[in-house]
Amino acid sequence: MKDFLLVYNKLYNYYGAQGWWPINKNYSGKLRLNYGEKFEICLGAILTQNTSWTNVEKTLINLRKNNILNINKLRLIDINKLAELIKSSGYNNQKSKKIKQFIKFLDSDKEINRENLLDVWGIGKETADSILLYAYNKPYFVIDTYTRRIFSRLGFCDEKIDYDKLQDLFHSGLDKNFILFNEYHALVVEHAKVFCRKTPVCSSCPLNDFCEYYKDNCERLINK
DNA sequence: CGCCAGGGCCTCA
DNA sequence: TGAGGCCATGGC
Repeated sequence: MKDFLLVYNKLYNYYGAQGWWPINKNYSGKLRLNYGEKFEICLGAILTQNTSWTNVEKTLINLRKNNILNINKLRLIDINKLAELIKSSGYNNQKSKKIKQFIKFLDSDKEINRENLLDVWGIGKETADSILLYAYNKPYFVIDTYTRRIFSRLGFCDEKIDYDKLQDLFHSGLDKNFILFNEYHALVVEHAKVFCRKTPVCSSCPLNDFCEYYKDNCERLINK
């Protein structure tokens, strides 16, 4: 039986609390967010699609500097001008359209749930779950390439496992607690950056004592 | 210089 | 329903 809580505890003991969502140190980790803060998290979730957070930060700073980091300004701005302002996040012509589509969704007053979010052009499963978890405190575990990489190496799943299937493993292996999911995903991202990189740094990894990848590829070499 | 970064959509079997 | 192509910038 795979113990998702054990992995969480090991990561938490090693890295400590991460204080996500990491937009702004003044309110990262806050549980009660105002409308503007929630909107900013949604924006970040779209902008960080296949993109490093450092690039997204540049964009958010640029938007704030131009005093348009709010829904009212972004609703009115020309889409091509928006694309220019978010250039540092990459895929800017797609993402400007995604932001416009997302604002149109918010303006429609439909319920903000997973099904409706997935109907919005540009919002897939990870972005939807990030929005639900980090902006709306809903217990959806966020699956990303880091999650697949770490947990397939640990031996919990196949590397190419379907999004919903891996999410189901987390949902059935943990209490459905949004604070836990929030912290856990943040720890996964940190761990993937520090040790479980594409080319992993296994020797001093805090999880290597029960990692299948480590057992198969490292232990023999070290103990020879 | 090449690689990679907290995806998602479209197309084509 | 799954693989492959496409989108784009910046750090290292």
